[in-house]
Amino acid sequence: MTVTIRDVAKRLRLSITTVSRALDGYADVAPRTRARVTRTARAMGYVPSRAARQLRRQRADAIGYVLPASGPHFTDPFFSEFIAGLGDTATAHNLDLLISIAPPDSAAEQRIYARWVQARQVDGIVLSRMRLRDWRVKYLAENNFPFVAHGHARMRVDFPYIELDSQTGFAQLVRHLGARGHRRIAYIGAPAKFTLQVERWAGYRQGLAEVGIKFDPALVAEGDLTRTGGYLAAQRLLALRQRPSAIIGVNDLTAIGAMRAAREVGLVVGRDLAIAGYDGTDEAEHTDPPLTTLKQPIYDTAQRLVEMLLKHVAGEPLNESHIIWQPALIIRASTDFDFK
Amino acid sequence: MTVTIRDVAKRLRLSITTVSRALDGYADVAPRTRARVTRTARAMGYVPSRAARQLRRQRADAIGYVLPASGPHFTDPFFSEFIAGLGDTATAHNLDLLISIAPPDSAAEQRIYARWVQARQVDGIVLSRMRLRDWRVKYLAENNFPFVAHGHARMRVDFPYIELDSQTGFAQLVRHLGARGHRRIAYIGAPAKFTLQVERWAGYRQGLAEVGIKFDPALVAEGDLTRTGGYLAAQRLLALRQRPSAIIGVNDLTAIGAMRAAREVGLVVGRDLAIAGYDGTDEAEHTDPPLTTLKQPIYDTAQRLVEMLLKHVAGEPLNESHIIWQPALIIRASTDFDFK
DNA sequence: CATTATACCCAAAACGTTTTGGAAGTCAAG
DNA sequence: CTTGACTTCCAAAACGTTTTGGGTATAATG
Repeated sequence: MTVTIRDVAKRLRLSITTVSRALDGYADVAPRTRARVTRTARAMGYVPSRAARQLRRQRADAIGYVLPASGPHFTDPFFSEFIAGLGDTATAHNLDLLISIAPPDSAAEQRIYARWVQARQVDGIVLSRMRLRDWRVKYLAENNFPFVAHGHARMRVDFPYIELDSQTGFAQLVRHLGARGHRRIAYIGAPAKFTLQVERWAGYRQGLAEVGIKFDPALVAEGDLTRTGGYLAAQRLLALRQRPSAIIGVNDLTAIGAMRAAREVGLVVGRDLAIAGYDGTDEAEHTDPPLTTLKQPIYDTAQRLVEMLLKHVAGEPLNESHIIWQPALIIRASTDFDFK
Repeated sequence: MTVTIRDVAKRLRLSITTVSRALDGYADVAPRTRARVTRTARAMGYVPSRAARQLRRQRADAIGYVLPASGPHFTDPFFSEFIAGLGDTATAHNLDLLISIAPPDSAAEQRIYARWVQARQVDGIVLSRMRLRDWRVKYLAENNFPFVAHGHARMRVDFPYIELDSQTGFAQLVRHLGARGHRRIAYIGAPAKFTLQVERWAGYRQGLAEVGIKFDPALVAEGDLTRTGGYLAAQRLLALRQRPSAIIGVNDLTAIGAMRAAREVGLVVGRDLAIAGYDGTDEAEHTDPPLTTLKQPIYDTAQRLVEMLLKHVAGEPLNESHIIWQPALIIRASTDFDFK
């Protein structure tokens, strides 16, 4: 059926060894022979069996990524772009990308990681949406399994990651809003177990302090990083007797949900109310009005993470194992006006 | 390092065979023994090597899906949801999901499929965004490789698919617009090589005929299924001396881009201009105004496709191999008004 | 008691590679 | 003509499973 290395060897009256070594570019095969081998191998449509190679080489030539699903209708564009970056880079390095889906901290999530690690199904794993105390970090580190992460955890374990300095970003955003005359700046966050929440929250507080606004706990709500979460949280905030004049969403989706809530109570975003998000997804560019956001280089992050992971797997030293990038504040019409 | 079946056998003073058969549930192993085996296997953290199993069993326990990328910033929420459906269902059946990215009809795309097929790396493949004459269908059919598709191709080859009757859907949408008083209904399509374009276009034409509107070629533009594509196409349409009063986008993203173009020329969508899309993504629910769309069950489609694929791989007959579903017209504020 | 079932278990082959450790041939130097 | 150094090739082992085709008790049957 499918053509194996044995078929190629037989056809050429060469040993399997020689065919294998010819194709793998070893020096101890005559140039003429190598040419013959590569030619007929190609002609016969020979592709080495991945399973056999994996078994022998003891590596999978694959990396894994578990999507943090929040239900069937998860559609955070962040992850589309992140996966695109992972996929492109993996393909460029002739690796497979294995994808699974599981809600954070679920039993399903544990099963997936256990399977990948124990069955040696992937060579390394990319983590995202880190949690402060992240069982994955513990588990992978204990099993000595290579991984890299988007963001970091608050744990003893050291591991390679790329982090976006969202604290500084959010502080900058608050200063921008303060400069435009806002004094009642609300914040819609995420569950506190996520690192991103802690950092962005700190940025929010830092920004308030910098512009001299007293923190008001009434102006804080919690979402779940989805549009609907942002929508519901914003409804609460906008129902206050003293409602905020600006709302910061922990991510773009949250902000987009908030925009909808604002419209429904008759507020015009970009005039009566300022709204801003975080991520810099395409969607934020096409809202009405376009959304002010902190843009992070999602695709590049994913790409770089894969490259770090590969080095890590190969045991090469990373010259930079803790990369920190700055998100870019992109001011659009949703906040680009003076309040009062 | 990692524990193999040999370790388990040694510990139990049993043969490898018996351990294997005990774990696989064969009848010829004593209940007591089976219990012992499963217990210690679990205790030792034994997980069979995927590669070894694949090699011996001659199957991969994995399915593949190639994402049609249109550049680094592809973020069609359609695919997020589709992947979620594929991933969940694959995981539920203890399968891996392999994902790669490649632009349609590119050399990269060919390489990926060739690799998966020749290296027996996946047991089956899910196709989406079908083209009228689709080389993938030809290639996979010729190689006798199991696959299923979202949508169909215009080819001799018969294969299992799930199709959404978007023609009827779009005709229904045009009738809705006609009933609201629109006579100049524009259409922003996709490249003609895609099946979805041909069908939705046919639906558009059918709808025009049904409400007695003469087709006007000036009211047709071509996008590329992205927000930006829709934006640019809509700019052209809105610059016409006799501009349309309604615009139908071939998908939600196209429509969302068109909404932005409309805003930029000072038109209020849902009053001066009607806009509608197709897909029923979450994003369409949160636009301003909320977008009328034809909702297709993306997640369920993906799930069902995987199940069809598995049956196909197993050689079982599909009782239904050509499934046709109807999209649901969801009327929202973007078209829910009478024109003039 | 001899024979036949039945219940459990196992040795060895096979899957398709890569890698180890030579072997044979050729050539140049002494 | 030997010797040593290259060059080019290869047989066999190994990776960790699953599966084939028995084998050996023990129990049931005549």
